[in-house]
Amino acid sequence: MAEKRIDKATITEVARLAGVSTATAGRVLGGYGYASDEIKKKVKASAERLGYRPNLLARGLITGKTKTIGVVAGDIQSPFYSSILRGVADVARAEGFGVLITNSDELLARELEAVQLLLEKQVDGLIVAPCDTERSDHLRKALKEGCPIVQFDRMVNGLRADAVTVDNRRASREAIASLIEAGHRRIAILAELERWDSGDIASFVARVTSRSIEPANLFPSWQRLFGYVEAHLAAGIEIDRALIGRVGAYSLEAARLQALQLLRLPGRPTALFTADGLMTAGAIDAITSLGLAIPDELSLIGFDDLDWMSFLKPAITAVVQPLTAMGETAARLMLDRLSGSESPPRHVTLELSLTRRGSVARARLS
Amino acid sequence: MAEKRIDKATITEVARLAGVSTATAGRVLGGYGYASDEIKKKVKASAERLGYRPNLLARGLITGKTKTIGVVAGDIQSPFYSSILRGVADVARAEGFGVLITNSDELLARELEAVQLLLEKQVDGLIVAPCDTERSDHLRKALKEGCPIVQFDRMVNGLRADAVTVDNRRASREAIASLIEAGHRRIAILAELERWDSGDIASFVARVTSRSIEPANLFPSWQRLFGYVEAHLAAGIEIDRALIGRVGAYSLEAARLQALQLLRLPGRPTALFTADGLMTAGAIDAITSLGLAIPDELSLIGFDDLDWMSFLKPAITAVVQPLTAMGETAARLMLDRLSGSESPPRHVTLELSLTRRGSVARARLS
DNA sequence: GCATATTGTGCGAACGTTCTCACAATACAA
DNA sequence: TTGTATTGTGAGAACGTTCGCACAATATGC
Repeated sequence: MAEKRIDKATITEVARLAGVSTATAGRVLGGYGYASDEIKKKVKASAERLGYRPNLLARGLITGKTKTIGVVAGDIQSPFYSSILRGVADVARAEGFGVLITNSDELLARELEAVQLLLEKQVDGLIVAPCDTERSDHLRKALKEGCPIVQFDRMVNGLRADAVTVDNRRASREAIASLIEAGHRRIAILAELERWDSGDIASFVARVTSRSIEPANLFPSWQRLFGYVEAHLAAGIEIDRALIGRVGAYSLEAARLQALQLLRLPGRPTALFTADGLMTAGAIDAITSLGLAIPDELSLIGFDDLDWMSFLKPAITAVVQPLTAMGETAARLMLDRLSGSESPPRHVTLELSLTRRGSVARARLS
Repeated sequence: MAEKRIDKATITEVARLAGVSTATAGRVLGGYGYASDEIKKKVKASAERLGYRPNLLARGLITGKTKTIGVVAGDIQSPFYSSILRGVADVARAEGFGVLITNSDELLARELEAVQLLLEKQVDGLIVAPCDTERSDHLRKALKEGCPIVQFDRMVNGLRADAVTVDNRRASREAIASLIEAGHRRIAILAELERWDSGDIASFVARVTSRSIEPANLFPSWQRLFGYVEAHLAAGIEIDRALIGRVGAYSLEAARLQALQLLRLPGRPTALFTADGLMTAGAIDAITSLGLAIPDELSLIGFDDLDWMSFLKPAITAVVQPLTAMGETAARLMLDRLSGSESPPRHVTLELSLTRRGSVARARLS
């Protein structure tokens, strides 16, 4: 015959039932002070009987710690963010933390709003994929208010906060190098390449060439283009700007159209490097509709490894990002901060690996 | 010259600076009572100057409302849950609610733990994909404590709580019917079909045939099998149990193996119905490795529409689930409850649509 | 003119915890 | 014995809000 308490029991009621003070009951229930075994038993029994459930709000109010981490992702619906989120959630759960999520859709205004909500909810820390690597007053302010931040995927310029990223530039350089080694000379790249304030593609290429650009605060797709350029430079291959497909938006359709344009070029590229999963999808769509054979007529390497890439025929050679590991790392960095670490900002760069499947062939002699 | 307050300002400090009582400051900042325009202006200015940020913990403690919804998903990493989550998050955000997420991995113990955490964090409501449609004391208890619940994807037997599901049975029946209409007689089904306590596939089929089973509380894959059986019944086609591929686990590899087995059957089926996205992926993998041509040698309809299905060659005919809509609906049901609705439990069933692409052909005359 | 709303303000008590003390009782060392 | 830890307990004040109330001033109804 279970009690049918419709209201929740508080520590005070448990204490009364057990015949001790609220302070004592609090100590045993919260596990933070002395209590004799006898009293412990009595309090626990009372708590059990009343169906006591601690109120973490009240605890948080007084301790100043909510054991909650706020996450600002771009779009949890995407495999990219959802995998990262999973990593964060796993580590958080193991440590008894909750995870509060928000989507920015890569819009600064949304990010602002999200950060504000999370801060008002008194999260202990913020894990953010910042959507602007320059304008970040809100993040600095959060930091100043004592709320630690861990960035992932990209890094705000000069923000003194931990970060987890991936070695985009190097992975891209190596992927391109492997295509070059396979004899390809006309290699196209299909990439998002939104938001770069300092000019057009030509000037970006020029600045990479003259080594007058710092890649750390670039958005991933730009870093991947950076590696693309470097690989060409290293091999002494001149860059044909027509082969750089700047999608300029993050949608399947835009990617498809840009891919179509690249593949219809007079001197069609013999290889294509797609700088992210969505770009790969758009490219495949275009390639299919054009009836091009992979890898005979076109070699393909994609950034991001999505499930379907391994059972497509042929399977697609891809750069795989350790997404859940990225989330786990971010969460660990955060938990480390929360347990008091005062070390200077740490930047973890995860390595990427190229999974060779069947979408790359040697270029035919021209 | 921004203030460099390292501590957070409270309503008390704002009140002091503005020269009013905390009650008055609270009223203007919280927007819940009278205040003259003059005072409003003064308080807002002070708040601005001190960088005041409301503490939602304190507010929640006193109002008993945290404006936070807890979500228990199976695995946010999967496209299924992440899309639903996105829908929930969107609606929640629009109404100023936060979303606290947890993963159950479809394990009851995990779900228990998750629900407990969320309840302790005092969420206003719980949106859950229950992993057991029978054992649900934790959910009933939550309900009794006044925490509303919205279930999605499946429904606990006899739980007086709102629910959003999808018309699995009908969509499946119609998909199968369309295959039958295309002349197929040997149609295989590849489905998860875990957890059903009441016997094996044969007895399930028998009970569907004798109409002695209530589909409402079945897990989706069983409901889809239900529709499969019904469609056969309606067309007067006898069911060959060998064509029912029970994967029994939720993994790509298990699906692939079971698909392989189905497709190697002596009298190979001429059509395959995969009961969910992962099953479809496993099937495609198997079909590819067997070198079977779709749709000429095998017609295929899959439940769930994943991005890659539209650019595979041929594109795959699929039953599309309105996932974000499901999340949005769940959130709306919840918000409705939270704004006081006392109506009896509502059950929203979303309709599914079959997107016909290129993976179905007429069966060749046998 | 008076009764009654409506608007505006402040005091102090909640909310359910943990924290800081004060104080006992016991243990152990010198 | 005395002193000093260590262990155990309770009273009461925090934490940062909102809420109930008291009260004043002004507006509205007739």
